[in-house]
This record gives sequence, C-alpha cells and structure tokens, in this order.
Amino acid sequence: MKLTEAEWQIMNALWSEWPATARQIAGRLPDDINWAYTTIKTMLTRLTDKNAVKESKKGNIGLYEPILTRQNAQRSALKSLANQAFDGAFGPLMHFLVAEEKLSGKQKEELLQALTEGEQKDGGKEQSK
Amino acid sequence: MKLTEAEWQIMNALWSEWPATARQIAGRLPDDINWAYTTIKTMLTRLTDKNAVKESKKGNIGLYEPILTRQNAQRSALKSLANQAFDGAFGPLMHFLVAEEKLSGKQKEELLQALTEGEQKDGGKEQSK
DNA sequence: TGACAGCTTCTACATATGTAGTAGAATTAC
DNA sequence: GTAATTCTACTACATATGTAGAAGCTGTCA
Repeated sequence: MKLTEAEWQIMNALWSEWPATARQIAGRLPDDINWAYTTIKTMLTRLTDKNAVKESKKGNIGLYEPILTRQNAQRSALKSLANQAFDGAFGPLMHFLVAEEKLSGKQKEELLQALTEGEQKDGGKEQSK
Repeated sequence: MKLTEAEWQIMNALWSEWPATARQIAGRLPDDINWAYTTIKTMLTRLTDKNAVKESKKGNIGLYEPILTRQNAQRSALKSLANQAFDGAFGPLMHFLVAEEKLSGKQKEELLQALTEGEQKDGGKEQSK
C-alpha cells in the first residue's frame, strides 16, 4: 500500500486515535497544515477507496478507522525507498543512516541493544520487488 | 531535491557511469523497464530543468551528467520518509529497521562496526523540517 | 547525393495528486 | 418550527507524473 504525502498526514492523525471523525482529524493535523474541511473528507474518501481506512456511520456522521496499520505503511514505504534508492538492500540503507546521521548516545545504545537482541531469532524474510 | 520514481530510475542509471548519452542510459535501465527512447529524453529534460543533471553537447548528441549526487538524493529521500512516517526522527526509523527486517550476521556486524566507529567523532547536524 | 538511421525538440494525453467549492440533507439552537 | 450550523456527497480544477508520438535535423554509407 502506497500512501501519498497528503495521505500520510491524514493517516498519522488517524493512527493517533480512532475511530475519529473528519473534524477530529482536522484538529490533529500539524499546525502548518490548514486544509479545508472538504479537503480532508476528499482524502478520507480516497483512502477508503484504497482500503486504507474504513468508514462507518453514526447517524449521518462518518467515523473513520484505519485498516492499514502504521507498521505496514512504514514497512512498505521503507521497502520502496530501499528499492528505489539503495538497490533494494536494507543493509546499505542502515549503513548510510548510521554513517550520515548523527545519533545521540542514547539512540546508539538502543540500536546496539536492538541489534544484539535480535540475535536469537532468525528469519528468512526476503524482500523482493 | 525530490525525485519521482521514474526519475530515480534515470538517476540510478546515470550515477553508475557518466557522462552518458540517453541511449546509454536506456541500456542500463532494469530489464523490466522498457521505456521509449523519447520517454527517457523527456525525463532527462525534466531532470535538467530541476537542476539534477547537466546536459552538454558533443556535436548534436546530448551528454548527461549528474549534478545531484546519489548521496544527497538518498539523504533527502530518507529525510522525507522520516518526517512523513516516523515523526521526523531517524532513531525510530532505524529501530524499526533493525527490529523488522532480518539482517544477516554480516550486516549486523557491519552495523555494529559503523555504530561504534562513529563514536569518536561527534556532530551537531540536526534534522529539522 | 540520396536514402536511412539515429538524434533532437515539441507537443500530447491519461492518470495521479493536492486542494477546495457547491448544494442539499441533517442537526442544533433558539 | 424556522434559522443557523454542520455534515455529506459531488464536482471541479490546477499541477505533477508517466509515457510517448510526430516532425524535422544530421551524419553516414553506398
């Protein structure tokens, strides 16, 4: 599932708490976003068509909830990026991150933690196109 | 600098070796991409307009070379992704990668290496919007 | 000195994306 | 119970993106 930039905004707002009305979502968008109410409705309709959210009605008011999980959205966004910009490999991607972006000591520790933690379990999850 | 999906394809082909002609770029695209020659020219023109590549002429033949570096393109793609999908923070992004994607032992080792390597030098590079 | 083949620039067009207005139905507020 | 408010469903429209055709140059090979 591929989300556009505007759709990410809506989904981020929706993931934070749901079910939610369009009005509530409007209230949760970043301050620098000032979309008309109908713009939000349009996005919500498109996301519903895409099966990323589900709409139900309480009276005549639409209640929205995510079908696509944040985790899945993140996963596929990362996969696209890896394919597109890093020859499909996560290794170089992470390497790039570690090398390029300065991490705080705490972040590094957490990462080390996560890295060694994962050591026990193995998985054959392959990423393909 | 924001590249579209199609533009990434062209740029990937161009970064691999340049200067290059449109014909050469065509030859380097992934097998599953079969764009008309003029499609490639169109992309190249758009990338030139965007200042991502520079065109020069050898006779009447266009020679292209990247202005935007792969590293910079990767950096900004990652930044967008982080902002869009991970609340602007690289830490969680990496954490997600480490937790979600199964890395080979070698990759982990390289990462650990990279993580501890970076330890000496510090940097104040902050990522903002 | 043409006939081709390959290159170039322009133009075109469908679909996707961002953003919102309108008009009518439902709800709320006196 | 009527006016103001708030929703909802449709429609609209500009710009971005993917993809390519047409027509005119240019160089080359017989």
